[in-house]
Amino acid sequence: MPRHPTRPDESRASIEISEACYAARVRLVGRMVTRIYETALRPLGLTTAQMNILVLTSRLGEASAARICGILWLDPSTLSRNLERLQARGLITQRPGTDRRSRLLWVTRKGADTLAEALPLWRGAQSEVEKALGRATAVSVKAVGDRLLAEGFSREKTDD
Amino acid sequence: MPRHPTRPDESRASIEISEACYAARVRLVGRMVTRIYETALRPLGLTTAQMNILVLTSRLGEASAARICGILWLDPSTLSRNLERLQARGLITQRPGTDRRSRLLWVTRKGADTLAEALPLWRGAQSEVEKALGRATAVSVKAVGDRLLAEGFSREKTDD
DNA sequence: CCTCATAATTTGTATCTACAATTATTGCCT
DNA sequence: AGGCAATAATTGTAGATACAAATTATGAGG
Repeated sequence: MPRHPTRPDESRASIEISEACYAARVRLVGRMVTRIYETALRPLGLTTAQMNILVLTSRLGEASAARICGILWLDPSTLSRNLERLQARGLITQRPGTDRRSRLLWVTRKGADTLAEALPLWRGAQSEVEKALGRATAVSVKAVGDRLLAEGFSREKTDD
Repeated sequence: MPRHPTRPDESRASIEISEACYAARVRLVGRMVTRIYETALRPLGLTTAQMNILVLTSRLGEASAARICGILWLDPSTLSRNLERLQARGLITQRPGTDRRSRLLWVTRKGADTLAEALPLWRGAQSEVEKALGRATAVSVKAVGDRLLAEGFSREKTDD
């Protein structure tokens, strides 16, 4: 039975959740920030997710999908679909690893060129984020991510 | 022409981006946090996005889609699809507004009950986030979201 | 009153994301 | 060697997200 509308919330749950929910806030910031990078990178036809995968692969030189997933806390199926697109565009290639279950991924020349083209656009997005969030806030958000990223890297060796 | 693999990154771009990118970090934290809430809420068949919309609607008592979008910085088309699901489950209903272009949305009794059931699960997720990020970090992330949320609310009156 | 810019939503399309289940390999253990 | 759990990746499915374009209803001017 529907309640009468226009009644500002009789339940405790919505008050407590709306005032404290980390998920709502993290996701809100994520949407806002992502939008800035998507807009900046659109001229290259590169998405934020794709850029991040390309960047990490470039830094690793060569890496298995599993390793990238571990560092970025990405589900393997998600990475799989993103790699499809990056490989279709010729930005990333693979070669069979010694273990025939896995492939080793690396960035092509075209991929490296695309990253170079992306750099100035990415810098613009970084500035916009600092303007939108305030520099201090942006830096503190970055610090949180740094910690998780470091955890992702360390998971490679120290298998807790 | 593909480069020889195993070469640890000759380009400046991937170094600069990987060490400073806000987007990579914000999205990483978002994935991690979202996963915690999705897992916690799964028994209710409620997603994180749905919960947040339900909560806000409940707090507003009654609201147009446009108003919700403004506060949450959500694209109208995104909200439209999420409302489809919430309405299909009978958690939210609508009635025509005075302006026949728009509808006023409100939470049904069933929706309020679902929120009440979600509360303890949500509390568990909150704790998990504090454990995963560290309480101080979680609070600082929350502060960032609070600011954007406040901006969303204030946009309602002061149309800058 | 008609026209047209505007506002509120929805639809079409594409990407990102993850869970569950499947496929292909590996490597251990008897 | 043979069987079988574990590992790497893909596929099926579904929700979240946004941009562009279409739809519907208002409202302001001529």
